[in-house]
Amino acid sequence: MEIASKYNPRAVEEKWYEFWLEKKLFHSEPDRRRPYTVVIPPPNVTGVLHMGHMLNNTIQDVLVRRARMMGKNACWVPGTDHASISTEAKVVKMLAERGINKRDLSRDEYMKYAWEWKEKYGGIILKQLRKLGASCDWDRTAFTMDDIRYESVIQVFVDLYNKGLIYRGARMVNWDPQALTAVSDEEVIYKESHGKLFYLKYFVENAERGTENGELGKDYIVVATTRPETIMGDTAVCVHPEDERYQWLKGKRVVVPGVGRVVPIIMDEYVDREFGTGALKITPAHDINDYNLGMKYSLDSIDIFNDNGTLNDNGGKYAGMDRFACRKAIMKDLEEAGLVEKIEDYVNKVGHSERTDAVIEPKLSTQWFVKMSDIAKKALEVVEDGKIKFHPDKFRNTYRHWLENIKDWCISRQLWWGHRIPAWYFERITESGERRTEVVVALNEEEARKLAAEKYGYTGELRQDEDVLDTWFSSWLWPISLFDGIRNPDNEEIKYYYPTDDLITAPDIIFFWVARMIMAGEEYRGEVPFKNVYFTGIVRDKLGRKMSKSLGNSPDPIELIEKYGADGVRMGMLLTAPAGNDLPFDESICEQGRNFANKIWNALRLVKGWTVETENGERRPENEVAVEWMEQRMACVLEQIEKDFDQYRLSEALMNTYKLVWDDFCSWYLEMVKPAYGTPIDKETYDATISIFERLMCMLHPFMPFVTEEIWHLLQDADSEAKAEMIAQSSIMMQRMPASVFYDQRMLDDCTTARDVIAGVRNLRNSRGLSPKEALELFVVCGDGKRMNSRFDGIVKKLANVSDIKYVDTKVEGAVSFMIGTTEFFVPMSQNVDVEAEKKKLEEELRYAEGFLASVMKKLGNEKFVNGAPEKVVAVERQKKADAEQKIAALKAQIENLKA
RNA sequence: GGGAGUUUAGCUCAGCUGGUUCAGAGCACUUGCCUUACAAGCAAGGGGUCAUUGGUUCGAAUCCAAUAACUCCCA
Repeated sequence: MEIASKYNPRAVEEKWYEFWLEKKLFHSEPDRRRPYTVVIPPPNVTGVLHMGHMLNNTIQDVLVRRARMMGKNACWVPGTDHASISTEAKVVKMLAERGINKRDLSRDEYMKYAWEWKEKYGGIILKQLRKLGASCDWDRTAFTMDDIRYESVIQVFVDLYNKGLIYRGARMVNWDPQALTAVSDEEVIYKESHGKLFYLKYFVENAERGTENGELGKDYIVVATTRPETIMGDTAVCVHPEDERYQWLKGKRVVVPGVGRVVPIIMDEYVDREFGTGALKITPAHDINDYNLGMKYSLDSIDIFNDNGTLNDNGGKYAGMDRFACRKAIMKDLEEAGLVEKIEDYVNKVGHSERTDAVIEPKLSTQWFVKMSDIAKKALEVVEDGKIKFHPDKFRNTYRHWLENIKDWCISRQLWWGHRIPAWYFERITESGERRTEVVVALNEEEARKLAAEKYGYTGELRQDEDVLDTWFSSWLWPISLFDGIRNPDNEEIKYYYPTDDLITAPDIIFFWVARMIMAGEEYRGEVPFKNVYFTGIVRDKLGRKMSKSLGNSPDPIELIEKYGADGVRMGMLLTAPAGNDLPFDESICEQGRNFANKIWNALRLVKGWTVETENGERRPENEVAVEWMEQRMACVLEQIEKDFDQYRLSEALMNTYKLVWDDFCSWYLEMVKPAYGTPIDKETYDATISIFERLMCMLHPFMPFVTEEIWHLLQDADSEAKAEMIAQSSIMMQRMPASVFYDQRMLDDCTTARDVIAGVRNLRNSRGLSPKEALELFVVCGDGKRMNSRFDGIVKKLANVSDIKYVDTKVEGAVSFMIGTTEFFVPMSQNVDVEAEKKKLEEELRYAEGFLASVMKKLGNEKFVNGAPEKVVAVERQKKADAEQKIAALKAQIENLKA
């Protein structure tokens, strides 16, 4: 059998992914098995795969593949969300390339283009996930705006409205002047920015300028602001009621500089006396705090901005100017007018839109909100009482803090791409003769018409709300709507797959998405949407910076896969990614994964290169021991791995599997059973080896799906055409995951000792420059009736190239020695021993042992310890003392021996 | 400004309710090897005052307090 010495992932990965798809191995239908359900955090339909997705989806795939092999009916549902703001940007760009302006299009025309864009370019990311090996049930691929999901969203909106949980109101919202829409509080990112603090003079009404030396406190007040352009909207100046400096202003009015409007001085404890001059200008239309003060003191609210961030007619001579250009222009004018006291450098946090990065403009507008207080309470409970577990647990704190301080959720967006709000308006004259705008909320226009007629006796034209819903208002239903559980709450699928099992997501969407899904789950299923939430870390570059397109510090995942193989990249990601820890990603860690795949590949080459005895050959005793030990070892590590998975410690599980395969199987087991060159291996040992190898591949498969599938197939011995065909049709995915069984710890310990002895002999050779080819003799001195278990003698001889092992009672002259525990080992040397070097080594060891003994004696000499500590602990110290004493005696004797 | 978290080997991290080889793992490093599976490898080896200070205790990486540095979330 000719097998290349290097594993080549490329061809292998493509072949098997096709095979899995063709055999529909990822597909799930409800049946009698236990379900295991994961829903993908729907990536943005405009998105391309980045390292965060790689990490996230690798983890999902590991869990799903494992569950599948454990006999569960695993279902991983993929899909994308419609990402209203991002898609809007893409579509507008596409239109621009065709010379079309969005403004010239009707809503319907625009939507046609948007769908065209989505069909053509959207969802690339799902194709990319296949390269990673993601075992999603692609037949179930969903989109937040497909029919089922669209209708579910509308139905939920109507339902919540009818329950009084959705309302429409005028509020200060975060306005994105670039996307021309409101965004929610969670979509605003505060960034530190270097700006200026402008000190402006507000003269007291009718004051004579310049008199009294223009001294502060006499005829004007200085107000500090970071946003001088908003003075056009000033309707008051506020100071602290107890501020000594401003008592004289009580009841006075001041003139807004450059504007000429006269506004009152108000006094409120809200003002921070330390900030600026302690006097605050109040612009109720453009600042949330000012807005609240405006409400409190019934101030006018003057909106000075257009939706796109330019000044409107209230901006006077600055009308039409952009807000930032206006800032400069106003300051120039004010300075010329002598109304500026000073300008200081100032660092503050400025809100930016998460989507467009535009500076957010607080804006008073009418929007739709979801009332959060009740819904939040339930969502908090299920996490607090452990119905939903967070991994790592620390995110519960973050979650609690947010829910306890929650504000209502602004869900309307002034866009076209999305779920159009099912609210219809009309005008009518009330009985008292008043003209009013009424709103009805219904599933569709027909229902709305009925409702308008029933409620108001209105039968005329209706006008649907122009806005769409926040994208998260559709993704919060994701675990339910994927199984059509909103429209058909009793259907078989939702009953079978819901609640889902594990949710894997990044911590930055804990509020956006995780919390809201929990709310929706409670509201619409009366049940949690998932049992566990695994928060991944954030992928950073070597320097600890977040990976981002603008920094260009993110490797292209697809290129990585081409370079290292999907298995290699998966392993690289997982190795450095304990739950919730950020992972500083360095491409080179993928090498470790690639090397590992190659290592397994070569183990296969070795095993398949053996000739197997056809006759019932004699089974070598050391092979029997080796097989038994490897079985015990696997059972032991399996137990550990199962624990790791229970605690969602995936990187630990992988590392344990890695060490089992590389160290225990390749470095130890295979070396133990490997026949001498040119000689065959007995059939029994060969079969056992294949069986072990197969099971190791099963254990590794969730982490490295491709190479394990390839090897699993190559391991099968097809002795007939029928069997070959059967194997060809089969997959490692259909195998059962090995489970831990009882194991003999003593045997494992004995082997560890044997391994230490082998390492001892090898070290001895190494440090003295002896060839591994030269066979040595080994003498074991067992004091106090202690004996090394001789079961492993054959293995020690083979792996340490020892010709004979003799158990003796006394020291061996002219030999070098080493100790394992309290057992002494002697190896006679053919050449002369360097007495001085040996002595030095022994003396060093002796010093260490004596130091160790001293520390033990100190403990035992302490009466409080002997009396206070548990008996077991004291006994251990006594044993340590005895062992140390024995070791010291042995070392001393050896040193004496050398001198002689 | 409020809250949460982190600090253990050159790097990335384990270390559960204080007590056995409790100072660990992987990578990196050093030395020797192209030994008929693998140099993407084999064998052996070196490496840490567990951030600092103080406290509790017979005993502290582990518990408590303060300090410092860093990270994240919220306003």
